Amino acid sequence: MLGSPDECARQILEAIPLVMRAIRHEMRSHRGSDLSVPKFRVLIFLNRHEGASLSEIAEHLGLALPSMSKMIDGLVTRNMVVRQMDPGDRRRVTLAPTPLGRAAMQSALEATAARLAERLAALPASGRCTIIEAMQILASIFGCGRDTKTAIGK
Amino acid sequence: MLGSPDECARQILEAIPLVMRAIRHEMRSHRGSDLSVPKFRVLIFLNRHEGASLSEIAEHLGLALPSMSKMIDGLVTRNMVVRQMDPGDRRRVTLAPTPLGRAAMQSALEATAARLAERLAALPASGRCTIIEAMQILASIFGCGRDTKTAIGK
DNA sequence: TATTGTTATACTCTATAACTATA
DNA sequence: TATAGTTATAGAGTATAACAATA
Repeated sequence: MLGSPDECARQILEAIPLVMRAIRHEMRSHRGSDLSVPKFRVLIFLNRHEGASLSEIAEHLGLALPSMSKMIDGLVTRNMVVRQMDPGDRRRVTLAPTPLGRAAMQSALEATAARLAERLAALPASGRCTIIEAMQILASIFGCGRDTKTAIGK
Repeated sequence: MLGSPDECARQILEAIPLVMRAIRHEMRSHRGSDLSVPKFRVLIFLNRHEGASLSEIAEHLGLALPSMSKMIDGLVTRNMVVRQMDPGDRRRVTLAPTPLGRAAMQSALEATAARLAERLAALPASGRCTIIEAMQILASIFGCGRDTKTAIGK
């Protein structure tokens, strides 16, 4: 059945790992601002949501709190993020990118996007529009409404 | 400039890691044959290239030899792959999936696809068609004509 | 000497459990 | 008691360097 959820799932399993591998490869080969994909995504989020709390970032990226805390440690050590106590609720931590963090993100973003764009340029514009639309749909169902945690259960 | 290669690249960078994380989660939460994505890919490759050497697998999956060696250790320990000396060239190791390995691969494929399909069922059919179309385009430009393409999609 | 793998070592990413500090 | 984060610990995945065995 065309367009069935199962068919769609199989197509995703076929294609996504390939694209992910290409992304990691591009980012690793871009020496100069050696950001991992997850750190990169943290910086992107903080760039648009300055002052976000640890929980908010963890929620957005779908990571457990301790994992995120440790990742932030690494970014703070490298002077890419600043941690600050929220005066209104002293349990909360507010996070923001430093100028260095923003620069590293921009640099990684541009280098990686440029490499990907090179490949995408071979497509007709309609193909790229289809991809953009699909990415937005996927982000909406795999990014938000994280019931993954409860689904894992444990 | 909607639909530009650059815009498209940025959307990909935003969405693909989210989907990849969901795939990993679902594979791990499928207790019984909890295969990581890389191990899953090794089994898929061996399923179609029985008797391949370590170097050949490492080459196809884009991993360093020691990484692959260690990963094969894990699969051998779990009785999913057999290592054998090549009598013709005793430096070489030939690898093949066991029946258990093949079964685990099938099972992981089906379970993961089913979980993804559950989420995708919430979309309108038109959204799923858009995703399918996008996945096919992405596989064609990021696939390099390699293994996962035909293997996973079966 | 060149090739094929393995061992040793280290770092990143991620998770769960136990804890601290604040509300 | 409930919430926000951190520390402790563990395990997978990956890399490089050094090594062993075979050609």
